[in-house]
Amino acid sequence: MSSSVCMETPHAHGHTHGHTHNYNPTPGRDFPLQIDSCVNPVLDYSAQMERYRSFATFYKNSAAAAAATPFPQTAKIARIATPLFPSARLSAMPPWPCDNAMLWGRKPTAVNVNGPHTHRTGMSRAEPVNVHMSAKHIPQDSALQMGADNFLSPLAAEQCRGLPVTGAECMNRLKCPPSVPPGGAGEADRGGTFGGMPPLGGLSLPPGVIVMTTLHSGAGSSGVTMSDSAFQIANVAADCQHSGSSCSGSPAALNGNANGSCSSGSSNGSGAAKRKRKRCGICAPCRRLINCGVCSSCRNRKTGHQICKFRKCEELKKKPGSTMERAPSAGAADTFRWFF
DNA sequence: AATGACGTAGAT
DNA sequence: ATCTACGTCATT
Repeated sequence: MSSSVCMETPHAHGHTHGHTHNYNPTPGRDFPLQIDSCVNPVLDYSAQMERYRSFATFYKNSAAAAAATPFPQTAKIARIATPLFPSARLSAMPPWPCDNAMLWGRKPTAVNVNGPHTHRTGMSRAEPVNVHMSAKHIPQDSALQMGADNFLSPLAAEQCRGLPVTGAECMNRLKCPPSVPPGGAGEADRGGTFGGMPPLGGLSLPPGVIVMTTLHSGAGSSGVTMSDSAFQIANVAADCQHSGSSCSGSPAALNGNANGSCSSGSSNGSGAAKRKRKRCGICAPCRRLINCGVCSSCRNRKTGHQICKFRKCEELKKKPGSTMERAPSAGAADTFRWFF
């Protein structure tokens, strides 16, 4: 299978491009391209999208030969997902079983991230999918197309569908060690990682996926730790805000004792109108960026009005009065623990 | 206990 | 106005 080759050199498919890559191929090494692309993801965005499309097209076409598919999971996923995702029938590749609308276009819920987010305006309520690019850099049509032809779908679907798999674990499996030489990761390890995928630095993933993978990356992962840090910083800011904001009507005060640690209690008969608690923003479910798309909450979103079960904040799962009050610094400590 | 449905707070 | 999702209650 030449998937690795295709992944590394999509131009080998023979189609022409109207753009030029900022890329001087180094003999025997394609990695500089990835570094280069990573460094300048926004400027080269259209080029990247073109690459994504070529990948998607390639896999889409390859699916025709699904009999000898190198992705045995594809059929399985298709079987499972088809009733829920009719588009899977069309593309022979199941779409990402997550809320792609949310993933690509919709805005995020207000987590406790009230800190100085760089893209506060651009991202606004959009899921903090891509820390590098604001929403305005993501053409909607392209986004939708990627959603339909998402070449990551089979594995992503499988990984995300596994309920015991936390968001972090799920996304970690999408990582491809930067040290893996291009093309060196063949079919062998495709089960656990995207063997055909270039290292993350290559940005050869949909923009959102890049960040999602790095968000949950371990501290040791090299490459794009900046995005990781950026997100964590946002959380730090958020945590600092609602920890240090005392109890004077700031969002912290609204969090009840689960987060804000200043309320007198859940069942505060103190007459204070019951305020909605907010997601802590730091627990694993909170850090998960995409909806599973298959849980009851996702399926019943219209009537259920509930967040994806796997994104439900751990703190909010607890009864408001059942948790020990979290010291304001504890959250920060947790946050910083991710750094090191 | 789990789930579904609904009202509505909060954000944009 | 619209959207997300928390809180609550009824049902299973």
